[in-house]
Amino acid sequence: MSQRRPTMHDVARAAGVSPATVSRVVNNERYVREQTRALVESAIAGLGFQRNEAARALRPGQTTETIALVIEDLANPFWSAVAHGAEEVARRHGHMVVVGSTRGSYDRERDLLRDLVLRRRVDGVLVVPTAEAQADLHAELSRWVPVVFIDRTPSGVPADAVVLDNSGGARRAVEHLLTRGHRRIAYIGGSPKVTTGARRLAGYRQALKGAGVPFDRSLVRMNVATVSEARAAATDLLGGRIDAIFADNNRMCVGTLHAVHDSRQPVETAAFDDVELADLLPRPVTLVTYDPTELGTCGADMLFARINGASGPPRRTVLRTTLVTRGGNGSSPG
Amino acid sequence: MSQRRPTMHDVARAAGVSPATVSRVVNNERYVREQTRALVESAIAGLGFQRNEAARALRPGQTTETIALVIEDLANPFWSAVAHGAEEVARRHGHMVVVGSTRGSYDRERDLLRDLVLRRRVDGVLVVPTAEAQADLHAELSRWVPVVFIDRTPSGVPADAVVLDNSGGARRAVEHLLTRGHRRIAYIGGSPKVTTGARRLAGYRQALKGAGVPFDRSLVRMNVATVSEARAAATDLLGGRIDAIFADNNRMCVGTLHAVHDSRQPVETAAFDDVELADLLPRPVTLVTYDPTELGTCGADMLFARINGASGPPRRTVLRTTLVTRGGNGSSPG
DNA sequence: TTGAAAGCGCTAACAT
DNA sequence: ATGTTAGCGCTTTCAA
Repeated sequence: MSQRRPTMHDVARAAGVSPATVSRVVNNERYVREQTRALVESAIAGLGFQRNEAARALRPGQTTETIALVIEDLANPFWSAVAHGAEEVARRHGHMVVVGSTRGSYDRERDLLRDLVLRRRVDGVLVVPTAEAQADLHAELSRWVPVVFIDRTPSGVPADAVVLDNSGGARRAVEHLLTRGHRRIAYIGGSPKVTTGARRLAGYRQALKGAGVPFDRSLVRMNVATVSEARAAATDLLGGRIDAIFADNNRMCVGTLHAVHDSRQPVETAAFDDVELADLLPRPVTLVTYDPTELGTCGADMLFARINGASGPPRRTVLRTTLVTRGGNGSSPG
Repeated sequence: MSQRRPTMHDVARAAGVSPATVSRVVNNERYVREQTRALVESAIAGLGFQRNEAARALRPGQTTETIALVIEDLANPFWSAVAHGAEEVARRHGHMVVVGSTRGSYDRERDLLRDLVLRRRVDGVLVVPTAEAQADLHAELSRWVPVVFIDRTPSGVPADAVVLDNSGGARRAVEHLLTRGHRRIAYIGGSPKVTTGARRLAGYRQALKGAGVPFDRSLVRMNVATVSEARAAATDLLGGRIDAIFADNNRMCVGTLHAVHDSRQPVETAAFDDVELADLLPRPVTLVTYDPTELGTCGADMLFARINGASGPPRRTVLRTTLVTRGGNGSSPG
């Protein structure tokens, strides 16, 4: 393992030039005679030289050519789509992506971000803040590198962000359920401290209000985190008298679909996010869809704009959502 | 942005000691008087000092505390589960994970690996090799850092690897279809150059042979890469006379399920990998399941063993698969 | 137990 | 157009 690798000095010696010239060639700078460049390049090829990035990054003002992506859980297809989008954009900018999952823990978010920004000195950060996100941490980090928030925004910090139309999307989904004659519509959601959760719940309430249906606290289950918890919550709700369930996100949706399936009750499901194979289910599911990859690409685009020096006030992009009904009878679309 | 951050020199000055002593404290070395340590630690806290990792990594023999994960496509839930497993293990070892998607392109695999190993000098690499993986590249990289292959192995290179029981899993799935009376069983798969694809096809043929069913080339569709391609291939197959379809992996499976659904023919589906919501489908699907996260954790465990100096011949772990039937009538399991 | 000093591989003035 | 030189921030002998 780890034998000595050729350095610029080795290349310089082999080519009979100075290290500075090698550096110029490697960095494609001007003021290098074509002949010299060729000489150096063949020495580089001959020795198999590859610049040591740690050494380059050490110099002040230099970059690490790396961005960080701190998300909730890489195993959730939703977040991995975001990661994929971010990675594509990063590649186009010649950057690598370091990923870290917070699993919803604020401590982990803090530790990860501190490590990435303060120690490893990434060039920028894409972050999905956890519920308890504190303004201090993000303000501190923003002093060093550009930070772009994805999907959620920490409360009180004006910052670059890409988010969804959460309340609008949820509202339209619930309105759809109301239109179909449902009145007792339950809600299963995650932490109300997460901005997305709060906004989606707000959309739910707006829809009810618009239809003159009183808000019933007993039909709402918050702080549900996993598929199995959602399934349990839905099963519990199905024990009472309900017409439909609106699920906060794709994990809640899967859990709810299982519970409804098991109950064999004619309860309709609607949810935020899309779920694969939903279109093949025997019963219709109404979904608030959008392209999660876009959250990643949009966020990364904003981040690289800042990395490349864009100044100005915080930008906020709101991605539109589309209401679709999948499954039920009929054939499956795209 | 990027103001000057405190260095060890700053800490040393603040604490009235030498930089060497600060280094000793930061690295938790012996030979530091308790009193001095406390002094330095308070200076560190006071200044908010965080060691510059690039500077540390520069010294020979030092590590970057980073591993690379080069996979096919982060957007595929299967691979993101692998990534998640790898990330968990990496965290336990105090390492960050840099991810790169190859999208099945050998050129991208080469570029990514070269960059990560030769330039950024990660401490180790987890890689899912592409089809055309060449022994040279992997041999070259193995000279510098430990490399562990996940899911597939490049042909001809004895190396650490974690793989699945591909032929056994596929064989049992197809045997299951045969037991249920099906004879004309189609096969939809990816590139036969990928070891997993080749092994799964082999398992399919073994099963047919065992049942005395002749192998029919016209029932096999290879080089299918995406969900929509799989759907098209399955639709095409459904135009002929077939009893069942075996799909190579989760992408093929989803495409096939769509096609079968649309055709309204009583054709049964079996597939490698698991798919969420399969258990809620009206028709049964037989799946060769296993825990993809384990591919990541196992691979990372092997990698860190090497990083921490384990020597000896290449190890190869084969993960068992479980045949399950999901969906159809009845209620849904876990 | 602590400090002085050298140097990791690279870049950027500055000089030529 | 090219070379010289002085660090970047850290670790590590070696000496005290």
